[in-house]
Amino acid sequence: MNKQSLYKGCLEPIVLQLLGNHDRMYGYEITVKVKELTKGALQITEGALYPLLHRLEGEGVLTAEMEHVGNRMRKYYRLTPVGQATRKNALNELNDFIATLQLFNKPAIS
Amino acid sequence: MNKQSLYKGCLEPIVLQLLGNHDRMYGYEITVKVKELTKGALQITEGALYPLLHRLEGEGVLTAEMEHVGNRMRKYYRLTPVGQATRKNALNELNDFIATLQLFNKPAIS
DNA sequence: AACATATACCTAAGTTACCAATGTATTTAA
DNA sequence: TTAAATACATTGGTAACTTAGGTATATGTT
Repeated sequence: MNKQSLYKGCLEPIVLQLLGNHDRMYGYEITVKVKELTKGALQITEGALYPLLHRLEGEGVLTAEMEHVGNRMRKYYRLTPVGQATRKNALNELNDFIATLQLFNKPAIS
Repeated sequence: MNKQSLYKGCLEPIVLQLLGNHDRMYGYEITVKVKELTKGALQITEGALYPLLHRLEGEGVLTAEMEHVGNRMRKYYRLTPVGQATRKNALNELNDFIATLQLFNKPAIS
C-alpha cells in the first residue's frame, strides 16, 4: 500500500471522477471500486468518505436517492449539474497537480 | 496557483528531491526554487517548511551547517546517507502515487 | 447452530500537516 | 526613506484525514 499521507486532499476529486464515470454509486461501492481500481494501493476509509459525501450533498454537488435491496438500505449518489462543473474543475486541478509533481521527478545526481 | 489542499503530504518528498539534486540548500532558497520551478503553481510557506526541516534534521535525514553571508545567517541543509535512502524511497512512493492518481484521470462519460 | 466475514450505513475523538499571522533583523531597490 | 526582498523562526487555528466504535442484514464456514 502506498503512503497514505500523500493522498490527503485527493479524496474529493477522486470521488467526483468516479461519479463522473458511473452515473450513480453508493458509499460502500465507492470504497470497493477504489480499492479494486488501484489494486489495493488506495483504501479509502468510511470515516473519511461518508462525511465527504454528506458535505458534497449539502453543497449541492451531489444528490442522494435511498433504495432498498432486500432489507438493506443503499444511498445512491449522483452528480448534479453543479457537480458536473465541479468535477471538470477538480479534474483540471488534479492534472495540474500531477504535472507539478512531475517537475520533481528526477533520479538525483548521486 | 493550484489548489493547495492537494499538496498536503507532498512537501517532504519535494524537499527531499530538491536536496537530492542540489547538494545543499537553505530554507529560503528552497521556497524560491519551488516557486520558480513550478512557475508559481506551488508556493510553500515558511510556516510549513522550517518545522519540516527541523524535524528532518532531528530524524537524521538532514544535517545543517550555519554560514554567514555578510551579517546575515544562512542555514544550509544537506542529505545524510540515511537521507539519501529516504529520498529514494520517497521518490518511489511519489511515483506510485502519481500512477495511482492517473487511474482516475478520465474525461467522464457525459 | 455458531461464528466470522461481507455488505451497508453512520458518528466521535484524536492526529497531522499544513496555512495565516506574526516577530526579528539585514540588505537592496525605488 | 520607505518598501520589498532576504533569512531565520514560532504560535494558533483548521481541514482532512485515521482510528475506533456503533447498528443491522446477508452470506459463507465449521
